[in-house]
Amino acid sequence: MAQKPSIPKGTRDFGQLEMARRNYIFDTIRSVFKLYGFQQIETPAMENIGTLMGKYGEEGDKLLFRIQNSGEKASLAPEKGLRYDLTVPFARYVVQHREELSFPFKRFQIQPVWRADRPQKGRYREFYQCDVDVIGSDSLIGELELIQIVEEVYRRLGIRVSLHINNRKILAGIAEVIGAPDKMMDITVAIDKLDKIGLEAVNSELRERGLSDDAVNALQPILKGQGDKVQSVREQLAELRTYLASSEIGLKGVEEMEEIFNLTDAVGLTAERSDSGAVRQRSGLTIELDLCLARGLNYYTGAIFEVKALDAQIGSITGGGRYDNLTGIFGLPNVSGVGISFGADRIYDVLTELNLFPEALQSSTEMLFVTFGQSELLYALTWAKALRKAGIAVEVYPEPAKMKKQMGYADARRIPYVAIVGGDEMAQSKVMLKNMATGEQQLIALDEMVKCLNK
RNA sequence: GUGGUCUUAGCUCAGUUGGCAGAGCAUCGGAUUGUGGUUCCGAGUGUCGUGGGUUCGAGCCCCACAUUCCACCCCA
Repeated sequence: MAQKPSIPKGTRDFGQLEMARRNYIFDTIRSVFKLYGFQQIETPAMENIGTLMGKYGEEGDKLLFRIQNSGEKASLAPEKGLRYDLTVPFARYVVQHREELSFPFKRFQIQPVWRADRPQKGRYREFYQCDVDVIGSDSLIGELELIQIVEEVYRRLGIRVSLHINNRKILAGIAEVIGAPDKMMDITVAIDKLDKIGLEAVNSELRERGLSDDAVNALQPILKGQGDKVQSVREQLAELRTYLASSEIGLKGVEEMEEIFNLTDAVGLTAERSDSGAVRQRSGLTIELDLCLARGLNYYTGAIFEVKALDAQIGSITGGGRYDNLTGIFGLPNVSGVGISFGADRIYDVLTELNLFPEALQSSTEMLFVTFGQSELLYALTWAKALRKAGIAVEVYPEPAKMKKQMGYADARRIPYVAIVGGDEMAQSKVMLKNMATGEQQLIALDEMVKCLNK
């Protein structure tokens, strides 16, 4: 009995058009990464399970795909798993290869990752991430370059975005100031939902998560300030400095943010609140200090980033941050890094929704040979060889089928030129070159054709 | 992991109270044995997601599973 073919939940096939479009995204991102001196690496799809476990919090462990060795009893704990992101394998890589690397090490990595999540739109079990990280330097130039990369990538792709930026040290400071230093995670998870569920719901969630009424009250200035977006970033930071006066770590966070904004100012990426349209027109990027931005991953310690498309509702399309000690768990302490990850699959969905893919992506073949018989076919093959040697992508229709059929193929593939080969043309050592867009055709010799198609 | 939703031709989808399985597009053939994208004529295709159940009879009702999408949770 023939079984109906299918693929696992949350995975996808990519057809010819999709791959042309996906490669457009990957190529754009890759070329920007290279422009900033990042170098590409790859790591295996699977890691030892111990490398992955405990790196992504409780929730993350549940979402890990585990690999059952063949012949292994189902009751045994699996010893390998599919990678969940590219950052942890990168940390492993850095520790393992530290003697071969010179720091700061700037690498990028474009590979699929797997999560046993429940799929929905823009959310898959297998998806690609495009990571850039610089590791082995505390300098906030790292943060700056990542912001510049974000601006450049999305400008090239034509997507208007806002970059939300926050700092884990500020969040820790806030937790300290309101007298709940051990509740930072609970606070961030709750206030992350402010936009979505509103002030009241956030406050009640904070109480459910064990915050005292005093603590919730003390938090209100932060939440209210986030609600009415009228301040400039500088005003926001000045207020935070006062609010966090008693928290050393909080003030450190404010200082970092000020430095980052000084740097973005210096390179012409002015930071403003998103409601001021002025910045957008100049750089295409709005940078917003968003105190509600939490980001799930536990390992961030400084700046955290998230990028959202302004004209599409699909959630975050890029995210990342600074991690001071990611390599510590693999035995290499005190190495600081900062990185971000572009979500290629979501960028694809945004470009589709906004109709921003370039038209010309689909056709790669420049010319098709159309023939009337076996000897014409062989004649076309010798021409094809010569044209390919000259760097021109050509195809020969593999059988002397009906004109209509062969021309229809050229049409469906959007091949711009067709060369018709019949007895008359062969007798003159020429072919009939037809421009499919205009319908014009001319009898032409090989060397002329090379010039014509190479122009 | 919790609750809900979708699945019918290659694609997008109709399908009435349970009574012979439908359209458009695409494909293929012809009008045109050397000229495509536009025209005209003709043709084909279905284990109705999978497996059970109820019924004289199920695309339609019931159960299980898979899948899609959605809300939680979390996240690219």
